Amino acid sequence: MKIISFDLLCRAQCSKNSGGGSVLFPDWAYKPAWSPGSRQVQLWHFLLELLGRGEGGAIGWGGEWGEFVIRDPERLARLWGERKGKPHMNYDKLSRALRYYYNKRILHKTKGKRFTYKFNFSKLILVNYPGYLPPSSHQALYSNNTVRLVKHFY
DNA sequence: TACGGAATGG
DNA sequence: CCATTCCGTA
Repeated sequence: MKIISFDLLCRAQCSKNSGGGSVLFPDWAYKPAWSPGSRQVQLWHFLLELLGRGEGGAIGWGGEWGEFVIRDPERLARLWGERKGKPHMNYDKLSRALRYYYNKRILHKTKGKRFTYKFNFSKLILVNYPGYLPPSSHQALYSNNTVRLVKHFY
């Protein structure tokens, strides 16, 4: 394992913390810059949005980097349902969507910890940028860097 | 609670 | 493609 540091754009909304440790995540992790506002919000975008603004009750960051705990599964499902216009959304269905993320390597389950999942931030780069993205390209895409983010890669 | 197949839809 | 819905299984 090596440690790489990136200079990345990160707005105020995504620099909030929840509870103990401060957790930063970059905009590229949930906002593909090349598709402005057209396509529908994805579940993991939504989760990062709630986590980023420290929504509090329904979902919060866990102990490890990228780990999060769903504190109120049915409330989270209700919020997600409201966003998508699906009034009958529940945790059973939301969690099925989360499980589809396992194969895509966007998420994985933290086994043994109830309602606890973990973002594969190192893999989200590949999701947002099909093909390889060298670290220097970050600087090209996000010129006005404000945050230094130290991330662990395998 | 958690998993993943199958059918379906936008 | 990305869920949504439903459900059998562990």
